[in-house]
Amino acid sequence: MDTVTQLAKRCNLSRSTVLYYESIGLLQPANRTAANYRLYGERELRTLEQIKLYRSVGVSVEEIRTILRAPSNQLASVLKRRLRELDHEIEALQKHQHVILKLLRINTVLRRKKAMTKDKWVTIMKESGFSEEDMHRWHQQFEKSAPTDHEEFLHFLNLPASEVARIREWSRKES
Amino acid sequence: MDTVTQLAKRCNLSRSTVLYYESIGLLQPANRTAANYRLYGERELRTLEQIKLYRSVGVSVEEIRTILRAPSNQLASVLKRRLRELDHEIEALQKHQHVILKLLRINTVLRRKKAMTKDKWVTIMKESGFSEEDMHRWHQQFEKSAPTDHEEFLHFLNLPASEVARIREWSRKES
DNA sequence: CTTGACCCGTCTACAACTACAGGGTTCATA
DNA sequence: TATGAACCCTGTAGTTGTAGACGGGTCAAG
Repeated sequence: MDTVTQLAKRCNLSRSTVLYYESIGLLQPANRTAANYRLYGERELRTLEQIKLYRSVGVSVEEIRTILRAPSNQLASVLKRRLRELDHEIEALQKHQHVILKLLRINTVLRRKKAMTKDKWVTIMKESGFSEEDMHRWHQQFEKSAPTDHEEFLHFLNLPASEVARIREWSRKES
Repeated sequence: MDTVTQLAKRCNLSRSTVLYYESIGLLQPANRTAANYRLYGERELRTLEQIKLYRSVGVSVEEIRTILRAPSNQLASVLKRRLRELDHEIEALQKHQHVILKLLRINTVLRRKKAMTKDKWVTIMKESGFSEEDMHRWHQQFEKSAPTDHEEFLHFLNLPASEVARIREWSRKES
């Protein structure tokens, strides 16, 4: 049983947001402690995840309410699964975008120095929560959809030609 | 030279939003007619597209203003191109999501009738601006990442087994 | 029995839109 | 030349989702 802040953290939302959802009747706590603390269980967590999903695809809170009420059938559950899957794919791409944004930001701030190094860039990726595997996928995608830009980017990191070649080779491998 | 509503439509934004961007100093009209109507050219359209891009990756309007001012170098332009590319990919996936949402909606509304037919579904896809080619990609992706769900979905459309097989075959083809 | 880390409800503030309201302009059609 | 639809203008008020502050209660550890 989570308290409100714990639940919020687990879903990457703020306490305020969870309370807001409650105030408009989207998510009630499962029960309360003697001291009136909100308590949430698995069911509530799943509901909140659903709300998050629908929000991310631009469904209004009002509409989410009706969706949550409606019992779902087989077709609906297949579609929902697919919706969630697409959401994950989108999230992955957005992570790539975040890295690029960070690169752009430090680039525009530190633009007098030509110093964009592999180290800095790896640090950024790590900061953005990229694992070794994520990085591989990052390069794979980049190499696949824009090989020349990928090459150019690697050169900007001031890598020796041999390493550029090595990385591109690695990027063309299947994961 | 577009008027404000024309420009907004071209970028899939509301007139209000464009005016809002002007009010906070993000996008000035190129000039005005004698009757004081706003006029926008190619340059403004490109700027608005950029604003849209940055907004879509969650950059605040405040920050966009500084980004738009800053002159960009080579590395930046490679990164921006990549950013835009990822944005297009995300948009494509979101289009898939929109279709699923529509399907979910009409499904929850008309759930007593078992009547989800191929016709209805094709209509929805067309309405969502899917071309023949988009549909192919939709199936491709669905088939690739969740073949059994894809099959199940096709069955829900009450298609004969032969047509299900045909579509799945078609989905496995390279585009 | 205090201290620090939690929780409570309530309230205000904010960004980024969004939707009128009240009035002027353009232009095809009668 | 007038009438109606479809534009445009400025300005203001409302909406949604999120964040934070306030004053106070709760609780486990030392």
